[in-house]
Amino acid sequence: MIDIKFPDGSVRSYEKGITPYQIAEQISPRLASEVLAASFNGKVIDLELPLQESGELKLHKWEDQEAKSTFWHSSSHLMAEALELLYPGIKFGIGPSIENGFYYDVDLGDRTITDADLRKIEDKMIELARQKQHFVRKDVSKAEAMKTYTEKGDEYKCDLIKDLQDGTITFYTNGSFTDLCRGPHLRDTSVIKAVKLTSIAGAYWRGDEHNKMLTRIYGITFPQKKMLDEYIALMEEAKKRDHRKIGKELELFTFSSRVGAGLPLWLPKGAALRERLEMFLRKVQKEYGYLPVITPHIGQKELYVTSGHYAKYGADSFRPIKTPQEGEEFLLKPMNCPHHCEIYRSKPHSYKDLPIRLAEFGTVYRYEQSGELHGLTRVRGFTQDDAHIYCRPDQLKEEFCKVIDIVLYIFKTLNFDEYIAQVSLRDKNNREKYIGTDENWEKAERAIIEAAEEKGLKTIVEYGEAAFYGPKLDFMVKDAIGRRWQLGTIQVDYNLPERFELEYTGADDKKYRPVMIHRAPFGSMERFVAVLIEHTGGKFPLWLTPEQAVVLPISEKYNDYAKKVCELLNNYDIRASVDERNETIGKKIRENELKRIPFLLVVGEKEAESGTVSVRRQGEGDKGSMTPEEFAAKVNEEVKNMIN
RNA sequence: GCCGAUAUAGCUCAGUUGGCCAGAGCAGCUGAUUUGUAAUCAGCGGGUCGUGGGUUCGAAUCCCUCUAUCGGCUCCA
Repeated sequence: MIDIKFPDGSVRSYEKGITPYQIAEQISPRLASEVLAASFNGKVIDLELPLQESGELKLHKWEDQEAKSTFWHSSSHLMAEALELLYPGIKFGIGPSIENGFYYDVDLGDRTITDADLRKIEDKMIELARQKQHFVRKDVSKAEAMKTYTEKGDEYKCDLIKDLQDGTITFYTNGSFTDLCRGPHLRDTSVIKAVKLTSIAGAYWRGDEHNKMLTRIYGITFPQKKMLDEYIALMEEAKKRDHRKIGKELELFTFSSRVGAGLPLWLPKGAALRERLEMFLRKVQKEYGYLPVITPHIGQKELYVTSGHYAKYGADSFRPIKTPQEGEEFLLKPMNCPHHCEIYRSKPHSYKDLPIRLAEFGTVYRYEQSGELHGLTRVRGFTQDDAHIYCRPDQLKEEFCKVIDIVLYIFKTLNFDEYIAQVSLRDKNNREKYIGTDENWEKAERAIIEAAEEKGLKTIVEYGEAAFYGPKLDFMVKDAIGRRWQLGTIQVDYNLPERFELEYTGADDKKYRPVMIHRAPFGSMERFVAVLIEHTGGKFPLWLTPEQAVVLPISEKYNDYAKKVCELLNNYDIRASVDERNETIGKKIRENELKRIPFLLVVGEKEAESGTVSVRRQGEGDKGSMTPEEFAAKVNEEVKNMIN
């Protein structure tokens, strides 16, 4: 007998060799019909794996992530089976579950598939799922596994097997399809009731661009048709929040192919929003002792050779700018740090002067790969809310913590509560990607980890994500459809101070090298605004929105009164305008509601006589009438409460 | 950069298998109306069908080039 402990703390005894599914059946037939996966001692296992020892068991229903990932992983095998039947002879890469669904990478040989084919594959998957195919696990030796796939002619699977440990290799078979797979899987395919293949894409084998590109088919499945419909509806809702769509609708920014790809044009309303964000951060930075500086948009090539950026990125950048002077070359500024280092060098520094915090909304240009451009989130010309802090080693942690405070303050003010703090360290197996000594790297990495700990940040650690000159603490936020973008970033750098031979004089009159912190709490104005748009759906906070109120005269007869009200509001620092068009009040309300104007002030005969406005709040309808002064006070009070 | 797809009026989209001067709604302009909380009515103007080439008696429609965009991959100082 073995003792099985359940999540509620209860313990029951079972025959040795009982499966999680049998346990579920004994608890209740309903549970057995709903259970999709099981965890034993924290590890997800097959429902039909006989349990040989006592331990903790958790049975997973759809609601659990473990169930979903098992469900989707099995779905990828089901898709692979359908693909193999429809396109005999294709070769398979990998087919994992992902955050929302699954994919499988396949080599179709000379064939191609298009979106039109997806329907056919979906139908085949449903047909196969209904056959209630059991997932059968089989242990195989490495030699046997290699033989199977060599005979099949699938070099990708052979490539995978090569790196596996003999004795740990398993095959799973469902229907006619057998796959090299660690598992676990569903009991059978019958629970897969709804299938949607979402897109086709190319993906390099093993994520390496030197390898062959395989065809990746993405899909998602559900145990109920209703869930798929809900998911599709949710995705459509999310797409309405796409910053590219809202940016166009609200006239915030645009692009022109004549100006060039990835070079955003900020329209008046977008510029107003961005400027307000800048003012907000400038104020915070002033309080934190930052000194605004301004540097040019180009710099001599030599500057970037010194910093090391030229060696690292020169080949993939905008070409140097030549001058009539033979041999003279300038580069469009791809980052601000070298310029700021030269500012530091412009005069000698005492240990008493540090830290020095140089801040600049610095516009930089990077030749991003054409396929990487994406709305405002990935562009070729953008403005970083950059600053470089030069400090003594003993000040490093405190300075780093203060930057974290700024980032968290900004996120809190703008209600970004779902962020991930990522500690981005170097990949120690790939040292040629980085400059500087191990000793300095270790110091820098330790500083970040300790500072994050001190501030109580919940972090995830990613190796290989560091900048070439130093490790980073990155703040990642999701967009409307779940893609992660890096916003705020804080980096510790011992290397550039060496390359630029930065110094300060210590109390002992000896020369020392400062440590440098690179930081950008927004990341870039472009990307931050993009994510802000998606988070708010264009309904920006009252303090930030380009237009806070529009006065709507009922008819042209009241335009003069409306203008008087507007002027009064402007005098109270409220961003208001009058919709003077000769349109019905219904139309003016509709259009200004769609423009996400927070307050609409309807004025007609009643209001003109009593000296009031009828207030309507975006999305909430009529709020009754008050004097313009009362309204102004209310708005200003609300704004004040938002940014403190 | 790579794989796949898309590009028709300012915006959102129709335009069957190549065949008369390329359509609609919204926006714009003109006029009527003077409006009470999410679209008043009428008339008018507006398109090198992304670009350049090709096939054809004939191309928005078929083929190629380039540009831009979309979904991924790779990259992200």
